[in-house]
Amino acid sequence: MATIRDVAKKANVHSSTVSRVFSGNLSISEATRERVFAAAKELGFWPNAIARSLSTQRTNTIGIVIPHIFEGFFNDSFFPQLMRGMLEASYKKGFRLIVGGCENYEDEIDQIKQIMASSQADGIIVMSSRLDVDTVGELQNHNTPFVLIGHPPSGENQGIAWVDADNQKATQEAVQYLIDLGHKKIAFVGGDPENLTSQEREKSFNTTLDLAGIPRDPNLVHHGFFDESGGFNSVARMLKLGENSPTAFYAANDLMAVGIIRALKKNNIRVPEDISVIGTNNAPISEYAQPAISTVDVPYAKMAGKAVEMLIEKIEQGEMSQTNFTLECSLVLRDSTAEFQN
Amino acid sequence: MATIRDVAKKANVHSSTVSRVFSGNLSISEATRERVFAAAKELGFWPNAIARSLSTQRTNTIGIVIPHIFEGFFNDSFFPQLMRGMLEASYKKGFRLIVGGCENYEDEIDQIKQIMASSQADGIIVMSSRLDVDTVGELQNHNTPFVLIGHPPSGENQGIAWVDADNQKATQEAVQYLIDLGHKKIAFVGGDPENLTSQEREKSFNTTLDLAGIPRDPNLVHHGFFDESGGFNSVARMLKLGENSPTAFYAANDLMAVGIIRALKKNNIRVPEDISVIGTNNAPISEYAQPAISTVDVPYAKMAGKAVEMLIEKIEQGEMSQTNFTLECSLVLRDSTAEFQN
DNA sequence: ATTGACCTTGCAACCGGTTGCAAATATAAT
DNA sequence: ATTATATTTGCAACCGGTTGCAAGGTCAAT
Repeated sequence: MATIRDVAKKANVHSSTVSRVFSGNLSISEATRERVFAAAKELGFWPNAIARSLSTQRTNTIGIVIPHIFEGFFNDSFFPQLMRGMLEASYKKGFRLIVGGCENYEDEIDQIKQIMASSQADGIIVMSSRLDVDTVGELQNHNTPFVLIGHPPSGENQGIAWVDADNQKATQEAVQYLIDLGHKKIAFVGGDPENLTSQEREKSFNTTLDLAGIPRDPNLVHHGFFDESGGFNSVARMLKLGENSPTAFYAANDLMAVGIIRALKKNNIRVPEDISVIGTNNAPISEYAQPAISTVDVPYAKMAGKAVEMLIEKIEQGEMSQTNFTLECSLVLRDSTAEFQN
Repeated sequence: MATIRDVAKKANVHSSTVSRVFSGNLSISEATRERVFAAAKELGFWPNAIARSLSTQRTNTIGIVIPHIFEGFFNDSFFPQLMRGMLEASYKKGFRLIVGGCENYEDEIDQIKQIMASSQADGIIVMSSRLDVDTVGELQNHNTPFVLIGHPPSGENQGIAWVDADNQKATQEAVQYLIDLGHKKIAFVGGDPENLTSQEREKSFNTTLDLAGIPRDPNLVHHGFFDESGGFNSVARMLKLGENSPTAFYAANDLMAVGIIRALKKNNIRVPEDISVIGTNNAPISEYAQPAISTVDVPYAKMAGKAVEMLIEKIEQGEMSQTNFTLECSLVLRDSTAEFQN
């Protein structure tokens, strides 16, 4: 590859002039500019991004770490929508994404730290929904800005930037909707109980019941994998509860809702006539499943886009005009929910 | 951030010694190594990846360009599986992905060239399924290795590395399966006709009919968007054909198959009793749609992983032991296909 | 004590850009 | 023509690592 000095020699100028031409510096005469471009074209020159990054201390890159080990992650809409939002927002600003895999939670944090420490990205999106205060503190010790997708852990949250969906409200709406349909025995099928989003939803689930004067029943709470089997498995246990078994399910994602529906069908229980099911995420499956699944649309693409915009603002302006955003979800009513028939 | 020279000063050694310690160079005494590590730890030092890349001419990064503009892309399984495969394979080798967006075909090529020219990645996965010979030629002029996901365009293919699914065989199996069920009027619902994979499948579709002695009917061929509406729209036209209307559909992806089924249902046509439908990609929806859709499983994750492995082999060893791979697909039979009832 | 082999470390150039400062040149004002 | 000012360009240091070569040191063999 030709370097800036090769071009300089050919165009009879100093390498700094070539640099200025290619970085759009104004103080270059038209004649010189043309001469440099001609030489560059002839040599097939394009500025080396790495060298430029070393010099400017800017990579024009946003980092993200993905748990590639977890297949379910790629079957839900969460990951693809997140990528879409990040890509779109970074593209618009001339940034690219640097994405690394990871095998588990500790590894995720390790990888993030490594990207930060090695200055591979100008900013990082942190998706982990299992962060604790100490870990966030460690991340803050680096000087790479980051934005959380999701809430920061409770505790010292000073200066932590984040974007989250209004899970509390979304869950409340979904559960209230079931309550309004006459349901009283409502099951909560969550994912990883250490997942902060899961926790937030469970909490909101509980308070919504409380407010409606419906007693909480620990038997109606289940935690499983965030996939179809997770939903499926929750049903067997619940159905054993006899007259205390649920008449409606609220699931942490749509794949779980699908699993629940499959399990119910297998037990000759009709959805929604006998039991209502409501999912989360508005994944493509939810629309095409039978029955089409009522669900909560979570604006992942928008959240991720917002997070990237915040990072780039910080990178380019030195600070964010606003450090956190809560985006609204919306209830998508389809055919898996119906009035409680007694 | 502390640099290698800061550490050197603190540990009373030369910066090159620090460099050697951190790059795993053997010729460092245990005592020095420990002294350097101690100093590094104290200063919170981690080698700067950019500086290292500039020096070693290696980024440990694989590039890929994604058309973020096309939403359907993120609802299908193609993209997520591709990412999964790439992430897993690169993670294993200590590589990360650098991914950029693009808005259309020309832009895709531009972005790829830019990544190559600016040395931002050691290798690139090229997904474009609309490549022409000239474009591939241009890519070959750069010295960044690349691997195509999909076949190279016909023409001069010397030295082009690629990984593809055996679309010809997969399509043949799917169509033959329909034929074996007694279907004779089989519709082909493809995506972008400029898409090489689409073309390959259509060709295989045709020759399979030919071999079975079934006359081709141009009315039974439709090209639409790779999404649900693409499938949906194909049906209206086909049903107007009266007694020449199809008794089976072969769709280029599962979202299209879903659209086809929806359109058929809307016309009170039963699937599979009245009309059979077979999709492609084995996306999550295909499993959970009603009826569950028979489809062709295409091993995208495996293909992408293979492509990354090939690239890394080239990057690390200087050449690929094998420059192309064709991976097998498999027919996944579910409930959207049945014997032709006359 | 001397020689040679080997191990460890330092020196300095290099990777390919950027940028503050000063010099050179062009343009305007007097 | 002269001086002041603005524009364009060159110089050289710098970003933070790596690495070939040589020097210094250690140790064993002679």
